[in-house]
Amino acid sequence: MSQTKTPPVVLVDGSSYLFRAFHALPPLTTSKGHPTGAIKGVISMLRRLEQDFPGSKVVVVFDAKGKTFRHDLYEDYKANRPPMPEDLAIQIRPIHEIVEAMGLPLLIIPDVEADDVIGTLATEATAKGVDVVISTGDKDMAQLVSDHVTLINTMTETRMDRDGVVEKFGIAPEQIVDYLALVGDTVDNIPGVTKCGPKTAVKWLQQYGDLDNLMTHADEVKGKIGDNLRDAIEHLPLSRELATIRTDVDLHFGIEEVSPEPEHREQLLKLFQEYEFKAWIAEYSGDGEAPDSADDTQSATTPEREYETILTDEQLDAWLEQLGKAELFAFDTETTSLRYSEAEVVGVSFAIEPGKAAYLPLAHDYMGAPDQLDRDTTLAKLKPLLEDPKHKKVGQNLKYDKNVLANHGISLEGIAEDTMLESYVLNSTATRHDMNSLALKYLGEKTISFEDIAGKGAKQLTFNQVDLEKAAEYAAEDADITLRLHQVLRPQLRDTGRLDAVYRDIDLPLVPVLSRMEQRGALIDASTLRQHSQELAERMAELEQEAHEEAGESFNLGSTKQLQAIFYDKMGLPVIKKTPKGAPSTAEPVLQELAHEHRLPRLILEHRSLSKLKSTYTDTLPELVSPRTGRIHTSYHQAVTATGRLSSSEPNLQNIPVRTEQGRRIRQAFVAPEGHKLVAADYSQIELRIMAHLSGDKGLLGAFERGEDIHRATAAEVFGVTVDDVSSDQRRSAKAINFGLIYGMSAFGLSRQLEVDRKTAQDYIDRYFHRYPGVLEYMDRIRKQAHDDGFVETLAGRRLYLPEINARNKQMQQAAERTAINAPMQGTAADIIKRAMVTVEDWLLAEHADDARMVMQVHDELILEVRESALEVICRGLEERMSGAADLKVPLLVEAGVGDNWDEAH
DNA sequence: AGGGTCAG
DNA sequence: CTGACCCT
Repeated sequence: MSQTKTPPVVLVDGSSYLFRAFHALPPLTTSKGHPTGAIKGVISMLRRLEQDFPGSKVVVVFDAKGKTFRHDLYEDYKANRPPMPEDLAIQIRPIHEIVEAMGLPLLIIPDVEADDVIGTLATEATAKGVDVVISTGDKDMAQLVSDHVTLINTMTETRMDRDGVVEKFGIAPEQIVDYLALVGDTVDNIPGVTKCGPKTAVKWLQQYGDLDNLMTHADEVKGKIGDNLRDAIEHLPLSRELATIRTDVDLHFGIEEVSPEPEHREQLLKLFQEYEFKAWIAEYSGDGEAPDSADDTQSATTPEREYETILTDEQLDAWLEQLGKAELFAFDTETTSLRYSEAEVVGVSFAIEPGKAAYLPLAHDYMGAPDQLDRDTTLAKLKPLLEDPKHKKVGQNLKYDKNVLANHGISLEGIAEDTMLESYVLNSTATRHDMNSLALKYLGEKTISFEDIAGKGAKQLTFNQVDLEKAAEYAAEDADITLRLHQVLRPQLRDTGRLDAVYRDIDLPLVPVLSRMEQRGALIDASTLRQHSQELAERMAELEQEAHEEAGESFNLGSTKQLQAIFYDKMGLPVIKKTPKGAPSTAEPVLQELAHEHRLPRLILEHRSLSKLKSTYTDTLPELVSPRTGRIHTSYHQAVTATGRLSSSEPNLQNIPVRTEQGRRIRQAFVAPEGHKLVAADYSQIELRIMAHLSGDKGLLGAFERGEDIHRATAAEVFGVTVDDVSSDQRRSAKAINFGLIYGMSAFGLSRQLEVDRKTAQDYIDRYFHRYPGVLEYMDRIRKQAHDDGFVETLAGRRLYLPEINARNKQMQQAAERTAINAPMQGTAADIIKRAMVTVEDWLLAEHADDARMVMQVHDELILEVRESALEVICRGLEERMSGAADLKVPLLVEAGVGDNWDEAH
């Protein structure tokens, strides 16, 4: 190492490492599939440099996009470079972000290649008596080496000073440019001397000293290679110029003005989490307020774990006392089943500070299980704490815990924080929001999985059969991790736009509302459904027999593979569409088309639709009736969709058929109990109204204010007729246009929907935007915002990140653009109905606990069971509260219907 | 555009 | 896991 007083300046050739890291390292990706190998390679290289050169200024230089002066000198410069792989291109921006968060100066100078920036800064620094280390993977840089400039290849851990250059190349640094000109470079498309490789070039330079002298004595070189040299003489000066790294670029700043900043720890942590660099997450997480001067890196790592298993009354009392005093504690239940409606508590766990947690086992009942505290008496002892809203709890999906505790007569209150919702609001699509994923992403920790302790497959144990010691470790960890997750997520939520308000005012208050809806369940008429199943089975048998006769052979009507064989191989029907894998499609629209000419597709279609109804609804719904309550209890998922909507499963109550008569018979099986009616209240055209509000388009606002039939009004504008003259066909087209707008439609999509050609569809769209220019402006604005910010927002500030919006792949980019258009509208509608649900529930509980209860939500619709005597007042109050859930520039119209069953209520 | 479920 | 089909 050279002996100098001041530490050297380190100039990093970022671009050269980018390519090397990308090709040398395994193709690492995040759990979401974002490639990260190059990011990790480049960043770990920088971190190593920072360590290896303590006190040094580390400057990171990247090539800018676009042409440089070398392209002006020689138009074919770099013409042979293949385009940058997509997987590499999308790693560049993250690297820049991380470098900036590390506080390192990042230089990307337009029109100047990184080499020339480095050459210029190196020359300036050495002139001022400061030594320079250039970190690069590119051997061309050897030309810059001098007594005060050395190269280091951080990936191979090799350093090269003047002697090193001579040793490696056989020539001095000053001769490197001439050497490069002679050898040429195929990738950069720099022509050299044909057949002249490194050996010849070095031989010549050793003999003649430099390129000029060699060219004057070109006649002396013998043989074919001599001819090649003479042929090349004309272009060699150009090649030399191209190979020469500039040391005199006017950068408009000096090396002294380039200075590092302190690292932004929070930003760094966030980026490491985003790209899932576990070790670095662990290094930077800790308590979040870690001092910048972390001499001791241990201070920022995982806390010491101190887990206790509570088996005695003394232990329990000690914990209860601590929990009673805690400002906030983490809480988790372990149960016999994932289905809340039949789950019983097996144990509960708590954490009061990171690393300090306890498991209270109550019902482990395998052979030889240790004695535990009695479940019922212990739960009774916990009840006051759990039911007191002043004792604040944080949990992971506390709705589940609340439901399970309800099975034991405990009403969990004080749901102050929920890490699943924190993560969801922070970024709905970055991760799955289960605890294991969150621990990995935000804490960099791999947690014990349920399978680890309970096994998998048929031999999987239920929690009460799990060995108590293992269970205690697992359960206490859950509480501990939950608390630590909250400490990491809370500041991020506060620091990001209006996300904290979305979390605190919309999603969190909804938890108890959904919990109660789930617990109430919905009433269905199971015997009618069973009867319906019978009828469907009979009709399906008929269809099956007819289809077999038609096909001339027996086959499985449900098998697309067999259908393909019969339609396309045996009958030779035309292939209208293919599946993504290239097989001929048998999708509904295709069969619809084929049905014009043939009987078989018609039969298949009917059979399919009946079979779907039977298997999904008429057979399944009766089986899901809880023996305990006689009702069906769905699960609403609050952290699944990208846009902020809820989803529903087991059963999915949000896709009960409505379109066909057969389908509506299923809705008819959703009934009101004795003395009650079902009330179904839905927001009319909520997404279009939101579009009117967000865009502020005069025409659209006016139509809604006047209470017009919006599709009819659209048709009148687009087709240039009066509202009264709109034909039913025109209205149908206008409806499709309006839907298309909400979905961020393309002319292609609309043409397919309306079965018109692309040009006609484009014409409709043009006419629409001409008539509603505010909408066009709004869509352009949103698209631009999405590109600039990488996310879009709902009215309340809920964000949807769109990492693919700047993808190279045009298809992916366009899909992201459509989502950008759709998400603010769909998401705002979701925010509004969530708010409405909280308001309605509060009102009903306070004033009409015996008259009405909310039982279902279907995106823009709420379904209530209402006592017949209270119908009038409930309908009025419900409409009022739903309409009032948002203050838009247009009225929010709510239409409520009443009936004995769900179908009738529409 | 966003979901869940079923059969194969 | 995919294709098909149910919903807003």
